[in-house]
Amino acid sequence: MENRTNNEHQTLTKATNLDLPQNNFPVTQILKVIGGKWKILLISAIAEECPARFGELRKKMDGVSQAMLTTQLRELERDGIICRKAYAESPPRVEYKLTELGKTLINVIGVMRDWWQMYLENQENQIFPEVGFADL
Amino acid sequence: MENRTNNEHQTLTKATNLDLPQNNFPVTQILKVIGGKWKILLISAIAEECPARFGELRKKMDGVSQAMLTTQLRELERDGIICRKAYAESPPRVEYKLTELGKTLINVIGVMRDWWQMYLENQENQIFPEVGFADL
DNA sequence: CAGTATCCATTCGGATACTG
DNA sequence: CAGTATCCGAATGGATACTG
Repeated sequence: MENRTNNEHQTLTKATNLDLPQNNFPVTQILKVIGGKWKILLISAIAEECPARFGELRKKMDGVSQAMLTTQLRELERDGIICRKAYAESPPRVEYKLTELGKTLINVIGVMRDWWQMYLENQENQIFPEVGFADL
Repeated sequence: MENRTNNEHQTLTKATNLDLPQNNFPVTQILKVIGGKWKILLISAIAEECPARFGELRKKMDGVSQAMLTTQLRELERDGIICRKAYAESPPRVEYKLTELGKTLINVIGVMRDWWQMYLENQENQIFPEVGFADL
């Protein structure tokens, strides 16, 4: 995610909408860091088992391709959430850890997970009963 | 997003991966509810001004097309986050409000926003200094 | 083992035109 | 005013083959 705030005058054939004001809202931005399909899963997995190896992560994700896993890990590394250390051995070994910054995400993910749990329970038990518009 | 938990035997020409286990992780699911490009923005906007009208929301989003706005609002409604009331007037008027369930999202969004703020400050001031892998 | 490179399918976001 | 219908390009996700 390069800085794209100063290229309003880019010469692309079609406006790419990258510079529209709404793209600067925090909520839009944070989803670029943690919004990848596997990223929150990866962060959680690395938090659980730290350091984590590439192969272990792949098994835990169960379904992700090598290419996707590499892409997502590289983006997390670029954004300062995880760090990567490759050992020059044979066979090669690569370990991933959360950075201090990355560790602060655990709480955020926990809040999201808790909300989802509540959401599911509400679907079953109607903690928040359905109410008409006028009652809200 | 219809209920797709019971269609493992769907007859699509190619497996759609909708039923893979990882799709049942909470973190993957919650992003389906709040992960749309405009959804968190919409929730925040409706929370600020409640009820909110379609036209007002469109102005605030500044850049979203009518079609997208409608889609996102419909999905939020379907997922129980907002409710919609259309007044049979001319010209027509439609108002949106957060449901009680939707209001519980405000805190979640706040946590995400706070984290992003911290993330930006860290990029500028290095609250969390860069450290080597061995130090983590 | 832990990747890259390449290609393909699907999904998402958006532009435009039309409507009650 | 607040939509719906249709079409399209971009972005995302994934399968497969190859590599140090």
